[in-house]
Amino acid sequence: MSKSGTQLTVIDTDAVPCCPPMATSRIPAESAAALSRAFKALGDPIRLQLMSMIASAEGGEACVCDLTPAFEVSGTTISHHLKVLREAGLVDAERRASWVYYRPRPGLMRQLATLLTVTEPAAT
Amino acid sequence: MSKSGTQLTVIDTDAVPCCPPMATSRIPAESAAALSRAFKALGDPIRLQLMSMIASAEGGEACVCDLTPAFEVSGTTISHHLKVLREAGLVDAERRASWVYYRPRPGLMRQLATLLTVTEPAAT
DNA sequence: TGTCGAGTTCGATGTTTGTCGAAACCAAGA
DNA sequence: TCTTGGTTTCGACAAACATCGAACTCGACA
Repeated sequence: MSKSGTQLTVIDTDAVPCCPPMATSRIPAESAAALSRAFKALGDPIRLQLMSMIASAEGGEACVCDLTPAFEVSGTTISHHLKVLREAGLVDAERRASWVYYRPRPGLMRQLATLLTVTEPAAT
Repeated sequence: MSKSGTQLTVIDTDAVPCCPPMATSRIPAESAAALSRAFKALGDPIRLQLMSMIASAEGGEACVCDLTPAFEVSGTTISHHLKVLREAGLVDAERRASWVYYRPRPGLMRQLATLLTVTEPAAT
C-alpha cells in the first residue's frame, strides 16, 4: 500500500503454480484452485467480451468509460465484472485523472493458453 | 438419436464460431456465449482436474471408475461435473460393457488455447 | 428371469453469482 | 469550497450452481 495510490489491483498472480499442458500431465489439486478461478472469471459472456476488449485495445489499455457503454447492463454491473477479472489476476487497473484504465496481464493468460495446448496424438 | 445407443454426448461443438486470439480482435457477442460456456465448465476445481485427468490419460481415455475415487465427493457429483464438461463440448463419453469411458475433444480446447494466445507487444 | 455393480437422473437444499439502485468516493473545475 | 462526472462499494434479491441421497437404467452373469 505504500504506492502512490493509483494501484487498484490485488493479487500477485504471477506466482500461480503449475503449467505444462493438461494433456501432458495431470493438474495437482492445489494448482487447480487458482487456475479454475481464472477460468471461472472468463466463464461469463460479458467478462469474456470485456477481457477481449481490454486485450485488443489500442495502446494496450482500455478506459472504463469506453467499456461500459458497449453493454446493455448498468455501470455498477460492469464495475463488478471488472473487479472479478482483476481479482482473478487477468487485468490491472490504474486511475489517471478522472478515468480508470484497464490493461491485460499477459502472464496468467499465457499460462492458461499453455495449459490448454493440445499435444499431437503421440505418433506411436 | 438413431445411433446404436452408446453415444452419450450432446453438442456438435466443432461448430463453435470465432477464434483469432482475443488480444488481436474483439470477441463478438454471439461467439462469447458459446465460448464462455466452455470457460465456465473449466471454472471449477473438480472439473478442471477431471478434464486434465481425461486429457492426460493413458490410451486417450479415462474410465469413470478411475476418476471417481480420486475425489472426496460423491459419485453423483462427479457424474454431474462430467455432464457439464460433456455439454460444454470438451469431452466425449462412450459406454463399453459395464463401464463408461471419457475422452477429450481436442477441437474446442484448441480454440480456447488460440483465443488466449498472447501476441508480442507489437514491435512498433 | 433375477440379481448385482457401475453410472446417470431426479428432487431437495444451502451457497454463490449476476444484477440493480442508492450511497460513497475521488479528481477536476467553477 | 461546492458542484459535477466517472467509478466503486454496499445491500438486497432472484437465478444459477454444487452437492447429496434415493430412485432409476443398463449390461453382465447366474
